[in-house]
Amino acid sequence: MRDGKTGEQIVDHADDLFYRQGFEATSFADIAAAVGISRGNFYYHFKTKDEILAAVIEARIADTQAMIAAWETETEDPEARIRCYIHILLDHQSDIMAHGCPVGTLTSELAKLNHQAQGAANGLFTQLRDWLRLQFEALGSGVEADRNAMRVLAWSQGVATMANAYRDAEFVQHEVEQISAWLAACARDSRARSNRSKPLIPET
Amino acid sequence: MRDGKTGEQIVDHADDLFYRQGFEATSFADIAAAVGISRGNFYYHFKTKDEILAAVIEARIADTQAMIAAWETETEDPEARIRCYIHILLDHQSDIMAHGCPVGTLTSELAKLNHQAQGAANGLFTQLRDWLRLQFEALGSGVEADRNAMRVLAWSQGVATMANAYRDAEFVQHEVEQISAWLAACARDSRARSNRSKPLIPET
DNA sequence: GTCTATACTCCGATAGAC
DNA sequence: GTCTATCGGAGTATAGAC
Repeated sequence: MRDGKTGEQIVDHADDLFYRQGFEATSFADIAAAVGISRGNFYYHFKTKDEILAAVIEARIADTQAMIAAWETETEDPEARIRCYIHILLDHQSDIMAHGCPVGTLTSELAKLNHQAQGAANGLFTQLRDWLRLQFEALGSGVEADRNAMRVLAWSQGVATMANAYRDAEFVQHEVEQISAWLAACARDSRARSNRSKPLIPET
Repeated sequence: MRDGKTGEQIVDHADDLFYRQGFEATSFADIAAAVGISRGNFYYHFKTKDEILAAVIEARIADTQAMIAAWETETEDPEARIRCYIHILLDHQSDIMAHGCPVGTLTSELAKLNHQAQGAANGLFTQLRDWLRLQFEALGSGVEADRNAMRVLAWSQGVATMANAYRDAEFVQHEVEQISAWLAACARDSRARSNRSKPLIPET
């Protein structure tokens, strides 16, 4: 598996290359060249290419967890937290226009390869889905919370796909505004529903 | 290039395999086995793999054109026509859950491979984008027509990506209803705008 | 038009010296 | 822990018989 500096460098560069070139199109030679080691040395750290993929997915899950933790530190307002997620589209705009969403393109590729790591890669979506659902619940979306979480994921995925195809920064900017507006409307509706129900369910 | 029955069969099977397995993961041996010819025979019809890809994209563009023509025959109502596009998500639901959107996954893969056929593959998006824009213009979306067309493309792409990851038919069903509802609201807004402007711009 | 045979390259993976 | 050397297999592509 991993051990220390070289192992971490392999995962870091593999992560980057899998994102930019795709998993299958990236060879051991590519990664070895990027890290600056020989192909033989490689197998001291990882026995198979699939093991590297597993390590990359694990690393991405840890990175995502750290990103989520940072958002939670930044604000306690669920609407603002969801906006943090949406703003990835702007923060990583040039990468997304060049290579798409790292999660969406990986899960798509693994689905076509019918790869065993599909479940692990889907975990990256589930991680975000669960966290977004919690935020929508805090926002008062109730039973719609998971559906709203999926909506945000799907919308951002769609924007990433089209941004990748057309490399259109203005389109990304506009869609981010639209998602934010939809989110604000969601929050408004939730507040309205909660105000209507209060007289019927008096607090104890 | 192509010539008659065998050539067409190669394109048909390559189209199918590129969709189900991806372009790079599909070898000549795969296509030859599917068609039932030897690998050698192959090169009589196509000189390179890229030539097959070009023929596949060309065939898909023709197929899309035929699909659009069928929608136009079906109804003259722009809202109903756009709904025809949206309903691809239901008509091809099982394929999309298994392999994603044929257009989105191809353009994503070619972007990662930095393949020369990227532009041709994007033509598949542009074909739909232009037609959707025309429908939104007929619906009265005005300067928003292209943005609405992109919205529909992005939304459906996002639904396809998430449906592929989670294989969730209920999610697809629900999102199709949501897109249809948004479309109906679009049409309503356009009519309202046009009614408001009529007193100000009397017809001659 | 279709076949077999084969050249050549690259890949993932292994063995073993240092 | 890192290296060189190499194996076996698959890939694209070609040559030439039928």
